[in-house]
Amino acid sequence: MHQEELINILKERRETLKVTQEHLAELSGVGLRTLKTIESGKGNPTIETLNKLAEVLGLELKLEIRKVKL
Amino acid sequence: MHQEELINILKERRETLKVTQEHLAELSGVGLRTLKTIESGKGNPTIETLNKLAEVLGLELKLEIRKVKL
DNA sequence: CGATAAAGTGCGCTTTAATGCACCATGCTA
DNA sequence: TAGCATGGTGCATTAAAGCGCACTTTATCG
Repeated sequence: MHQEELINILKERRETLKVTQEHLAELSGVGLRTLKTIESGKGNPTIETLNKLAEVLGLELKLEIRKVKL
Repeated sequence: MHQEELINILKERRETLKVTQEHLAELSGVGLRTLKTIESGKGNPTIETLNKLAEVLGLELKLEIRKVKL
């Protein structure tokens, strides 16, 4: 998944859970400014930051062997 | 997956494919110094960097809904 | 329309990821 | 053991991530 795709999943998941950026920032320990930047597609977050956000949202970052397209 | 786990998968995958750090750095466009730092567990890479490496290694970065443990 | 909530942006600061270069450490093999 | 390949580290630089604060924009709803 490319960055944009990952960010979209993150954003959609947050919206599904009806959590505001502000609340997610608090829960995850990521700065609000940082979260805003990421969600607006202007960032290149580190693994650590992405993981903090993912954890709160019940998401999991995985690294798997790419499946071959049929 | 936590950072350490992700890094391990990356490293093991590289070794399985019998690619040197130097070669992977060239193929992925990531600096050799950067790759060394990451693999030795001292880094906190950005998504972009991780993606570059994953792509060359036939790996894929995913963000999925966490499955509940039974 | 006016108020309110949520998201996006400009400015500025601090920390650190990314990088190259040179060198050290380790392990293998002729 | 000398040489070579591979991986790890110290040092320094540059660009960018992370962050707070304040303000703007957008969306919603009485």
